[in-house]
Amino acid sequence: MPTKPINPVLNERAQHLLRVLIERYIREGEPVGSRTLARDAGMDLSPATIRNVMADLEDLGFVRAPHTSAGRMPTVQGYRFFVDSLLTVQPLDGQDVQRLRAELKLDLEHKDLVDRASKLLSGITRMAGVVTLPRRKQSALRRIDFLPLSDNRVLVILVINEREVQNRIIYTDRPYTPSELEMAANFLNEQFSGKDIAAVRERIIADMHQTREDMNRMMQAAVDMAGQVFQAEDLQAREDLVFAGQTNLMSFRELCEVGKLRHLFEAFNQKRDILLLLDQCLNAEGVHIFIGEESGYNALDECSVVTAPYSVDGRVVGVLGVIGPTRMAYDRIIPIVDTTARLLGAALNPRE
Amino acid sequence: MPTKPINPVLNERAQHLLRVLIERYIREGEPVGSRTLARDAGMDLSPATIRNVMADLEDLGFVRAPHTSAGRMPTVQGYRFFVDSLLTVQPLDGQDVQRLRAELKLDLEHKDLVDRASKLLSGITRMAGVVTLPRRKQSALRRIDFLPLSDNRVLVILVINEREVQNRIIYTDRPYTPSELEMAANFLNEQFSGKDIAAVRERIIADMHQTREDMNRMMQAAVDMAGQVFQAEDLQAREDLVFAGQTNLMSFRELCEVGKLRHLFEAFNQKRDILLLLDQCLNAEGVHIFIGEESGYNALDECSVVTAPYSVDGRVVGVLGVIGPTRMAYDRIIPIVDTTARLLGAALNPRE
DNA sequence: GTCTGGCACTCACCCAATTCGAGTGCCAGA
DNA sequence: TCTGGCACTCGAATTGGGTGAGTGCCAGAC
Repeated sequence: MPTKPINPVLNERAQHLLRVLIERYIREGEPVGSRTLARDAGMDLSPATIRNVMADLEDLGFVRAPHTSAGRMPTVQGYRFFVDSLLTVQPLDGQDVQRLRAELKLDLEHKDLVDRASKLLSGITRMAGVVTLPRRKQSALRRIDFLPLSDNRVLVILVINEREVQNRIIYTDRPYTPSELEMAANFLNEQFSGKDIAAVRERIIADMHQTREDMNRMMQAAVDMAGQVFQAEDLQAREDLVFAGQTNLMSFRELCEVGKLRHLFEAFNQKRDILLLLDQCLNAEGVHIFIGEESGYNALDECSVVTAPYSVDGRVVGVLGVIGPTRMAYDRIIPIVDTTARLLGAALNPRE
Repeated sequence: MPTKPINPVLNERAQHLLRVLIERYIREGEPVGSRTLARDAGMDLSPATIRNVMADLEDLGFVRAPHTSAGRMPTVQGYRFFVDSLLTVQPLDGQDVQRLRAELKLDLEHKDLVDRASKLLSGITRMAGVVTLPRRKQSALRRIDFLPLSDNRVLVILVINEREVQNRIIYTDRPYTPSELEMAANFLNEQFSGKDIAAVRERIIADMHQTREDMNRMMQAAVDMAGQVFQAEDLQAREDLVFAGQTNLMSFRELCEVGKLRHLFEAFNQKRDILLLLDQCLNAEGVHIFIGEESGYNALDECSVVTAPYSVDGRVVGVLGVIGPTRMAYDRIIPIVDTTARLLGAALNPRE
């Protein structure tokens, strides 16, 4: 192992200076000048020397000066390099770990856990937290029930997997008696209980189009009703996000312009873009970070998103993350996101 | 009917001027000076005269000048008087009515209708819309079902009224077989189906404390399980709000200071205060308006809230409204809120 | 070649002075 | 009771000087 892998264009000294600069900028939020940096860096260099290095870093696109006579601040590429090569993450604060453990202990409702995780992320980081709902590993139909309402309407209750109950109302062409409905339900339960939803759906649709000689009237009715139920797309794992602490973002000076805020909050409301972004991290190993425009969504131009997938039973089922200004304390945020993902996964772990 | 009721302290002319002033201020958003008002009022009065009247209106607290040499703008009391006595509401725009009718037609899911109503309110008014979920008139237990899970856990499915399905998981002291659970469910259904939830709850709790000589084991188990289910408070009509278009509020110059916005959005997130506010209108007849500080919540100091209760079957079940800056076009907003409330009520009307 | 001190220059920011204009209050007279 | 006139007020915009932080560049030292 002769030489350690260093970005060829950046020597040790430049890297160190970049690192000190970014750390200071993240702390103070103001462009860092050569004199300050000379003092901070602890390298016994004069400001003039620092200026030369800065000029190089600027040429390489790692820092920029907001105007002629201001200090330098990191660019997106600067942050990127910092995060990839220079960062040493802080160990997670003990109190925070305790808090996470305490609130993310095994609990019953998935939705509730996700809510909490999201609130914890935002609470601990003082930024916005976001968590995707866990997708089901597989959706086995556990049971189907029919309940007659008035006016040829029937309430259908589906139990999927262990915990999830869905219900919908369908219209029938004639009124059915409770016992007819019970028979239909029994028929369907016998046929499909334990099967995967997608498979059930296919079967049902096939059955509906098939010749029906071999079915009696009850079976036909059952299949028709099931057809109505399973046509709806939202039976498929409908994806969704839970946010928390969006308002925290209003405190950051770099975001507090109304126009930007508006964009950002509209993105939160629509959810779609954020969801797509998080989905990109489903297959990533561990923490993934989008800095500024890297996300590809204008609304997030001034923001960074730190994400981590979470898994149940070794299978990734969702992603969580933190959204904050580009200038965030990555060294503190990363382990928070990482740990939260781990603990959420553990809490969701099925003991069923 | 000799004299029409006029606020004694304000003569016809002053009223007219106040009205013109407020109308203009609402349109333009800037303090109105005497010269402008003289031109606008169409009364052939000189600015000097107007000034005298303005001085009176200021003494009475209806208008105020932000500084010595600025025009006048309405105070909360000014708006109040305007809304109560001077306002002539606009007929609702035809397109808007159509849109409301089209989207609020009879539909199945309450939640869905409420979502739509909220989006419509915000979409048409370009402000924030809010709708409380309809409370159930009464909560009749329609059916209860038990489904065994692993580890002594049982999934309980409750059907309440016609459309609503709730589910929760309870822990039992020993595993039950499906048939045991079925018997327990049958027992409970026989006893309680059709009864009001609150009544059921009372009965169950009474049964649990009572001597159990006359119950067999199955009945005891059933009552115990039901006890667990009905203890949860959220079986009671849990109240909730649906917002839409909050981000619209970011466009208004009077709200676009970050601190205020933050307060406002935090209030939206907590929901509680807004809910309490809307609840005050449950018993009000028709449209009710809170102007500025009248709401009693700091977060809403710069906002007005226009609300209307909506009813199903002649019974008020919820409230909806629009939240916007104090300086809003009340004449346009009021009929929108009013009509939306009526149409939402109609759409929710049970045909069951 | 690398580092450093020196120097001229730039630019944001602050402060004070100035002007401008819209609007007011008050008063005397119709 | 209304009006025109007049002095006055105040915010907003403009200008200009001063300050300080910081830069780029260059020539000389190591």
